This record gives sequence, C-alpha cells and structure tokens, in this order.
Amino acid sequence: MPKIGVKDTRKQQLIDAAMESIAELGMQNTTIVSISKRAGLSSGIISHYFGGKQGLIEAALRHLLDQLGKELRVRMANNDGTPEQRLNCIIESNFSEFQRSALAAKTWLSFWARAMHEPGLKRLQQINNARLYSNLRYSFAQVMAPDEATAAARQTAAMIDGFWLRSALSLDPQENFEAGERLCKRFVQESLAQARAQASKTNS
Amino acid sequence: MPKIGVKDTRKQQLIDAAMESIAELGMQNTTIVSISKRAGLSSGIISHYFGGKQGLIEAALRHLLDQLGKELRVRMANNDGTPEQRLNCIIESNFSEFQRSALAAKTWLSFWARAMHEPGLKRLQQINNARLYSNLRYSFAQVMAPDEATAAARQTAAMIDGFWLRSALSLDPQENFEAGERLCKRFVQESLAQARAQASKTNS
DNA sequence: TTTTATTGATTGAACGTTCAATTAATAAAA
DNA sequence: TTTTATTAATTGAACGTTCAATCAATAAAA
Repeated sequence: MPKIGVKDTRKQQLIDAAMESIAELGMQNTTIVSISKRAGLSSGIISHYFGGKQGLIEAALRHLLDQLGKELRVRMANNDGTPEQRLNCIIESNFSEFQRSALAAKTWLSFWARAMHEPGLKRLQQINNARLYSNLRYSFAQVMAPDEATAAARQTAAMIDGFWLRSALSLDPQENFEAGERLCKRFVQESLAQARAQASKTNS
Repeated sequence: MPKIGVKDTRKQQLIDAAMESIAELGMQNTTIVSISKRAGLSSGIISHYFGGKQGLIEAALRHLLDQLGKELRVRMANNDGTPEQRLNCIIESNFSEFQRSALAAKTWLSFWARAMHEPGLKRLQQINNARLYSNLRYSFAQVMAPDEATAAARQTAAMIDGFWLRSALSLDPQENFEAGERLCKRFVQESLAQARAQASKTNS
C-alpha cells in the first residue's frame, strides 16, 4: 500500500497553491502548471484529485467560504447576545486577518468575476451573500422596525463588500481594510443609536 | 483615399461588441472571434484598429469611464450647488440607466478583476475610484468637519460600489440596483441631517 | 494609380487533459 | 526476516484544442 492519509494533505496543498497563483498571476494567467509548480507537485495530480482545473477552482472558493463561516462561528460563540456585539462580530469576521490578506482579497475578486458566468460558482457566491445579509438583518431587527432593519442590513452588507472591493483595488490594501472595518462599525453604531432615539421618542 | 469617418464608427462597433461579448460570455470566454463576429467584421480588424485584443479591452474600459464622467457632468450642470443636490447627482450618475444595464454591470466586474493584475487597467480604475471619492468629499466638506467629511465620503463610495457588486451578482440585478440607489441616497440624507444637528448644537 | 480598409486562412504558442509507466508503502507469504 | 504481491500516489510526455496575431490578397475609395 502507498502512504495513506495523504489525500487531504495534497488537496489542501493544491488549494493553497491555487490561491497563491490566482493572487499573484490573476485567474487569467493561472494554469495547471503554475499551480502544480507552486505546490511542488506534477501537473497531472490536479486532475487526479479534483477532476480538472475547474474542480480545483471551485474547491478553492468553497474553502474560502468555509473559512469565512468558521471565523464567524468562533466569534459568535465568544460574546453575549447584544445586537451591537453580534453586529461587530459579523464585521470583524469579514475583515479578519485571513480574509484581509492580499492573497484572499485578490482571489475573492477573481471569483466574483468568474461567478457571473459559471453557475457552480454563482450558487456558492449567492449563498454567502445571503448569509451575510440575513445575519445582519437578524441583529438589526432586534432593535428596529422590520423595514428599518432591512434597509440597515442592506446598507451594511453593501458597505462591507464595497470596502473590500475598493481595498483590493487600492495601492495600500492593508490600510484601506483597516479604515473600512472602522467605518463599517461606526455606521452600525450610528444606525443603532438612531434607532434607539426613535424608539424612545415613540414610547413617550 | 478610403471612406472617411469610418474609423471612429468601426472602433465604436468593436467596443460595443467587446462589451456585449464580455457580458454574455465573460472575460474568460471572450475571444477576438467572439467580438468580431458580434460586430459583423473580421477578426483581423481588431489588431488593425487597437493593436491587439488587449488594446481593445482597455479602450472598452476607457469608454465606460468616459460614460460615467459624462453622465456626472450633465447632471451637475443641471442643478444649483446645494451639497445635498450635488451628492444626489453623484449617486444618480453612478446608477444611471446606462451604467445600470446588466451589460455594463457584468463588464465592470470583469474589468475590476482584471485590473488587479494589469497595470494599464489598474491605473484607469484608480483614477475613477479617486474621482468618485473626491467628488463626494468635496460636497460633504461643505457641511461637515474635515474628518467627518472624509468618513462620510469613504462610506458612501463603498456603499455605492458595494451595491453595484451585490446587484451584479444577484439574481435580479435591476431590482437590486434600484434599491441600492434609494439606500445610498437615504444614507447621504441621514449623514447630512446628523451633521446639521451637530452644527446647531455646537453653535448654541 | 495609390492609399486605405478589410478579409480570413494560416501559424505557432499555450493550455487542459489523458494515460502508460514509475515509485513507494504496506500486507501477506515463505 | 526476507520475499513477493498489491495498490494508491505521482509523474510527465503526448495529444488535441483553442486562441491571438500575422499577412498576403482583395476591395474600394480618392
């Protein structure tokens, strides 16, 4: 028998190498060779483990989404249930270290573009978008009227994605990401403050 | 001499065809044949007018940016100088009919992704990002303290781009664009209202 | 005729996929 | 222990396809 338990290791190696290649060369210039060389493996191995280049690309996106989900779950577990804290958690997990790395940022953007014309990727992307939105909406709805919560959630989701996009395209992504995180949190704070002011006025 | 004035016509035909192809097939599957066929011309003509496929791609992006700039200038000319009105103009021009079409949306996203790895496109993209930001900041600064204006401009710019992105990726781009425009305007309104409240408090 | 515009067949490079061959780790047999 | 059989893991050359770019040939205007 050959080495056993190597399968998952190899798969992860290839996924990492794929993201490195996409970040460095772009989706456009990422080839089976550019990936396998980075992983220190042969070109054939990609088809062996993922059925082809396309399969590896999808696996890489799934991996990014998993990271994002895990990030959120960890942070959610470590706080009480204040809407304010939960919203901060959501923002933080979207800007967390892993996600913030230039590697991930560039890879995301490539995926977004490709998702528009490949149903497999598009579905994954939409699930993720819907999750961000509904997480936000749930917390806002505990403090606001339904309509207000919907609006605030949509605005926040757009702001998060917008800062991501602009940061990835900027000359200094790191700095832009940090500023983006701060400004998203500030927006949420002020939305909540205004909602509370509104509520106390209605009650009196 | 040959037909005169055909040059610009052909160039525009090819730019339109390129955007159609990118919107339909994605940047990935757009070839000089898929473009030239849509334009009803031969494949060789692209190199003749644009020096190659890459040249046409850049010209198409430049065209999109020009449209955006023209859109803004027209709207700016038709209003007085209230910061509120100017900000609405900026938002409207970013969501205007031309820009809103699924064609433009898909093309934009493809450009964004590609811009990250091609200096020529990246420069164009950054000029555009900087213009949106500084237009916004200028108007906010007439009502707010400098720091506040910077923050509001950054938030608004991110929200605009974010709604663009999420709309382009959504199942119903049209509806999402419209909602996005409304919510961007609402955000600006509330930012201005809060700034004025702050100002009157400070004065008294 | 001269100049410009346009075509479309051709070329050569690049790419993803396939697969026969090799390697190396384990299990079973001697 | 040593030998043999078995099999997953891995390689990389070969193949067929796709594509951008080229260019000789043609058409049409001046």
